[in-house]
Amino acid sequence: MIQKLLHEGVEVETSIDGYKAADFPEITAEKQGHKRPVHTVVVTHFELARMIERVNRRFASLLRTEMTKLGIEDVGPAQAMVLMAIGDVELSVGELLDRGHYVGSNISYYLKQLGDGGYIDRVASQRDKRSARIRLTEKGEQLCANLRNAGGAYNRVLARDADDLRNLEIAFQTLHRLELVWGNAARYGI
Amino acid sequence: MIQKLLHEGVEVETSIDGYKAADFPEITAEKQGHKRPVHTVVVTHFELARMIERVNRRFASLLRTEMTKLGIEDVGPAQAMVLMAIGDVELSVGELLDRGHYVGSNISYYLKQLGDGGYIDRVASQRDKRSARIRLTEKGEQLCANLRNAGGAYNRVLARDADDLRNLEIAFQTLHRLELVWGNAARYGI
DNA sequence: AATTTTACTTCAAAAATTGAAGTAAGTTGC
DNA sequence: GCAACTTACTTCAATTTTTGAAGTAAAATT
Repeated sequence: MIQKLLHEGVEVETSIDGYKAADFPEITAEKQGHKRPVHTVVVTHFELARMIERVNRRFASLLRTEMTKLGIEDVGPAQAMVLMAIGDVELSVGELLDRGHYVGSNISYYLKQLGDGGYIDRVASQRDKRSARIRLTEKGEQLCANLRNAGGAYNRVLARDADDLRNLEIAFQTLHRLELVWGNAARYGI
Repeated sequence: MIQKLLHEGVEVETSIDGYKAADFPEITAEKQGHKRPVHTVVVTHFELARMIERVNRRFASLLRTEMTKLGIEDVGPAQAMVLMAIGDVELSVGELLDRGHYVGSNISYYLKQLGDGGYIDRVASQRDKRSARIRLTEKGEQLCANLRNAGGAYNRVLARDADDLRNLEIAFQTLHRLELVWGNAARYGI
């Protein structure tokens, strides 16, 4: 019965991309117990990717206007994201690369601007003088704090109740899974 | 009890961004019944945004390599996403703008390249000669089909069982919610 | 018929991203 | 202990992507 529903879900209208039932073979083959109502829509990885692209665009422009409101002119939203990625810890460029899946030269470029703007400090580690240790300056922390503060309004709207929270967390974990799958695929092939 | 847990969740270690309990006031105030285990982590909208940025980056590079494999040299991943956004329907530029939250001049630029590459056809609508109707050519459809085909492997990995599917769907819907909230905020203020 | 609005396009500039090459510090093998 | 290799970045020169202002032509409005 559940398999039936799932299988029929494959033909449903909400999908834009189109996909084959054969792409989800385990679903029709497996038996499982469920506690929750069943979806009639199957989401493909392309639909998700397009959604992610859109949402990312939206957030970037939101961040841009938020920063304009704050009077930040010397760095853009991408640099602000780097700042948020650094957070309140001290780390090396390499660790930062991992945190955001950036490309090295890209981060170097951002860090230069952030350094010039006085948002970060860089100290060469004395253990390994190749490795630059990065941390936010007062100014950098202030910007992060302001952005987080502005973000509070969104958290209140997005996380109204425990259900919302659960969904946000599932979304987060699912995106993390995408991150791993897509990342591994890029490195080792699927 | 649940409120306790949620409230304590606010202080939990997984969070990178840091945030205040006051940003989630309804949670501590409301009583609700639950069928599922409770999370100990609260996801902020910034953490999600950073995750989305990372995942987006990963997907773009995946798409790039996939296209290289297919021998596509004349257009990039961004253009391919536009192609996927068009899908198998005929639509106007305006409709396409809505589909991807693009900026007009941006889409114009992409459509020009896609047109030059022979991936799309554009016909002026005879109802309204300002409005260009866009649709994929044979070549465009072929590229989409190839990409979807390559994507099948990811769908199989990502959607192994009904639980996966449900999570993918929740992620999709949650992202859609983010899209709306962030989009409205950008237009009307929060 | 004049004005305004819509639906795009064009262009120039800026921002973001990539990739190849470089540098300096560590590490390893002999 | 020193040559060769690796690591941890940076620099630079493209390329790609995105923006924003200005333009055009068709439709709608007044």
